[in-house]
Amino acid sequence: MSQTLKAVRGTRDLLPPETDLWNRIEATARQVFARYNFGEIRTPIFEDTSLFARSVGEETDIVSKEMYSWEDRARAQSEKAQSLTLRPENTAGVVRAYIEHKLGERGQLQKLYYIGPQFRRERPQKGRYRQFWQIGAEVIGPPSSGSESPLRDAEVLEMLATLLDELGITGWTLELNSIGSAADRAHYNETLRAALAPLAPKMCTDCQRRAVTNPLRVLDCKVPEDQPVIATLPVIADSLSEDAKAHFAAVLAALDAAQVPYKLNHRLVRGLDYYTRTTFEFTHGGLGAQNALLGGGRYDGLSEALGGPKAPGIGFAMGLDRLVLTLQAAAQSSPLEKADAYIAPLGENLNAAALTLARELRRAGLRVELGDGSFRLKKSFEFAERAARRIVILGDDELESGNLTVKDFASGVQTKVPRKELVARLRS
RNA sequence: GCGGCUGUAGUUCAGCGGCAGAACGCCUGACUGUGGCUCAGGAUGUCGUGGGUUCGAUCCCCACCAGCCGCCCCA
Repeated sequence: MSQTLKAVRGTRDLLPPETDLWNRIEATARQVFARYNFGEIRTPIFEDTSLFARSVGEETDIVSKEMYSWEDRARAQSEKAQSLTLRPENTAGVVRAYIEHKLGERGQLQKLYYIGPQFRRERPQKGRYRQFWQIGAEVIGPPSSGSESPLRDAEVLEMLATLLDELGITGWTLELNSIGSAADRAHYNETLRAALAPLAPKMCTDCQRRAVTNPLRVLDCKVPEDQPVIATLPVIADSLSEDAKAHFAAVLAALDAAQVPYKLNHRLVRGLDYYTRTTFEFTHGGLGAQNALLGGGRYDGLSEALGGPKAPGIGFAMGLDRLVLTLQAAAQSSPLEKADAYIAPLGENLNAAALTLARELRRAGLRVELGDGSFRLKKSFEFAERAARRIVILGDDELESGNLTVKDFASGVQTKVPRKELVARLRS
């Protein structure tokens, strides 16, 4: 056992039939995104390390301790090795591409979606892996394209509600908040810190630490004893500028009009530094501690932080692994999809003829499993029954007469079918 | 990164300081051109890895690895 290789910790193989579910989810997402006029973007799986440091934030957990980084080989002796990193999220890469390809110069709002693996070196747990998949989308553009409009926020949220519904995920909750502009947030941070100073000693040890290092995190505390204290803390809504307040109010009004249900959560603060104004999460019970199905928000200053033009945007990332978990819990295991036919050659001398027959049927669009002439008929039946809806027997008699023996497993009915009629029969 | 629980057949799990077990699944045959049901037979394996204690360890102890749950954080 010590010699055999295994998938490294936090990574895993996805096998059929589970991959059918993954494909179904991805296909549904692509369909929905297309209706909202999004196009697909594929960015590299690794980027310059500084991209993530500058966007996600040097002090965040992701950047400070969860990235897979390495020094690339120097290209020339005079050059320093470049630090590269497997992407821990995809928004930074999309915005980098937006800047690099001057997508803002196209005038139109850029609406881009992506589906792909991301990498974070966290402790694996249910719904949390070191290589995990995200489906995400970004709406970004110069202010003149309308990228700052609250309508964009509402449209994205409405799209997500639609997508979850179409995926068949029920019982989700949309939690919403506005954390204001970068200046609003800095201001609130100080307000919180001041308010916490006298209270923190009475709180849990985690909160005592957070009160100093990251006051916003205190709001996330789940210790029951701390809740009364937290309830007395100033709310971020009161620290918002008039601008941010009006923007948020407009988002809510649009959601109300579109009848997208949401829950305001003044305590929803997100961990990535680039978020501004609208932040949101769709949560779902039954995911254990990892109850966030997806999260996102606005990032009005991200492009500029990366040296690009002013390009406000809003986006989200959904955890594909978590969607799969949720759907599997709800639907039990879906029955394996069976092939249309299993071809059973009777004798190895009929293998070649069987391959030819299979080729014909497959070219006609049928899903066909091909047996082997060395199997005894009984064994062929056993295999066929598991793999397909019908068995097509190809023996010397059948080859000679041109009439194939077809047995339907559901009905148990067995008939002779002329080769010319076989495709039509198997389609029914 | 921290804490708790777990690791035995393909799978789900019993078990015990002294020859490794069940169920399901798998394979073979009864049935040399007919599956499901039945019956008869068969194979499951370095008991996660490495070390220690012991006459003897799958069992007790330690370390490591992996999984699950929680914390942190996040999708």
